[in-house]
Amino acid sequence: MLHRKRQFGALNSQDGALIERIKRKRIALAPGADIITEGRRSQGLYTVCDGWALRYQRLRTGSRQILDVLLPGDTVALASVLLGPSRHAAQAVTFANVCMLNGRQVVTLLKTDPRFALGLLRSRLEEERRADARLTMLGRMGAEERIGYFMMDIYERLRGRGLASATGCPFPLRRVDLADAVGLSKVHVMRALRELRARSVMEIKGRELIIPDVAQLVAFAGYGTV
Amino acid sequence: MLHRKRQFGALNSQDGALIERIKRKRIALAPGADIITEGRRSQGLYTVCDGWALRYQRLRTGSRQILDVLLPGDTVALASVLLGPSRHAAQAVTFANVCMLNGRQVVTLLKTDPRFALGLLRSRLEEERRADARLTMLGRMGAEERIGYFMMDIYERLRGRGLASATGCPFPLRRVDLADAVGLSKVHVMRALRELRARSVMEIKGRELIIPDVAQLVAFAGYGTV
DNA sequence: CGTAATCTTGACCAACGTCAATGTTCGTGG
DNA sequence: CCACGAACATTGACGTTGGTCAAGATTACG
Repeated sequence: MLHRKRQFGALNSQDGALIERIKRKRIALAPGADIITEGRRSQGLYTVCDGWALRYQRLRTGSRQILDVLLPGDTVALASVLLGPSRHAAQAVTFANVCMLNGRQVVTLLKTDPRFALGLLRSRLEEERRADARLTMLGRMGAEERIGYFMMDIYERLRGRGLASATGCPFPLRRVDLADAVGLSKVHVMRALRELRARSVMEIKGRELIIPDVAQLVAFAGYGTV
Repeated sequence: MLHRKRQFGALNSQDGALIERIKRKRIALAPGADIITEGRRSQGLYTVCDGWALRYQRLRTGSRQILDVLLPGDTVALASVLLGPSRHAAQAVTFANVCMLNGRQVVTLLKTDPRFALGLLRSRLEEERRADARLTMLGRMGAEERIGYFMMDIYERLRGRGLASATGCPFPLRRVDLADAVGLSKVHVMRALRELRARSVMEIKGRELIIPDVAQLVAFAGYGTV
């Protein structure tokens, strides 16, 4: 599978590498279950096998900023493995299975296998690009554009992994999650969604995202052009 | 020098490594000069030696989001070297000197020297933490807090490099730059600055940032607590 | 010394947040 | 299968924050 290889590239043996020998643990999670906790060092490096998870921070005021949505194939907690106590939390949104690679062994492998290190570096740099785009979205876009952009990002990532159809994808996040991701209040998210639906740009129905015309949403949100 | 070593760690020979042999080019820049351009592949990996630079994106609407401030010791354009055409631009704010490492040679070294790759990975992960914090700041903080946080981030980074005093540091950015960094309009930045000065939390005077009481600013902006 | 860039402010307007009430969905126990 | 409660979704009314416009003051620099 091509995208599977690209997606998991960093964590797969390209040609029978040592990574196969790292100790793994498969963990099943219920919605709301923690993967990593703010302030605690992570036991290892996690990969989401299926289901959705969130990476987020909580402020003194109690409000929450969702830093990223973790989809199947995404990894989390590398920073904590290499740098110490995590600055963010991560928890499952849906029922999910994650795979844990032993932290110490990951570090050892990083020190000896440049291919592994380079793979992880590449995937971090791709994430960095997405993070830059999110920053721009929060700093410089209006409510409807933000939501449109956020949705396109998720849709495209799912599509690259064969988890989306031509006109939509699953969308298990709640309105509050969406609000905390795009930096708006829940009520204002509602207003924006209503407007987006009225203009038939996109719509959330049940736990599904519906995009009648992907090109239109891309244009609307400036996706890819940022 | 301890922090110098930590700062430049990724790009320094820890024990006589191969990096010394990479071709370097020293480049002097005037304010406003481009380091990298959006859409173009970078020639190499840049390190700021002295002076300030900005990493930013421009939107269709013409507005600009500053993604990060590059201070002496920071590197830029690794993503472009490894992944292709840059998604952001970077340009000097002050007169600056940057050092360029040949891109192809950096890639080669990455493939052969795990220590080098791991060093860069670590520094990317530290940047990731700062990026997370910036996202939270844009998504969930009010104007004055944002500015306070932004200033503390710069102040602390400069201090770690011996470039700040106990009560302040240089601050060559314009009001517009500040606005584009924290996601506000220039006028509103003015309002917030006036308020911050009135409460004697911080003040910009000339091209200097003055922080009468660092602990107070830290508390005010929730710096470190996010 | 003059011009352009930057800074600063007031007045007004739009976007977004908060509060509160009502409807809807979904899981659970009977 | 139904009843019920809890969590979630939706909307209106209203308050606050931040954006826009425009004008005058200040600074930087040739």
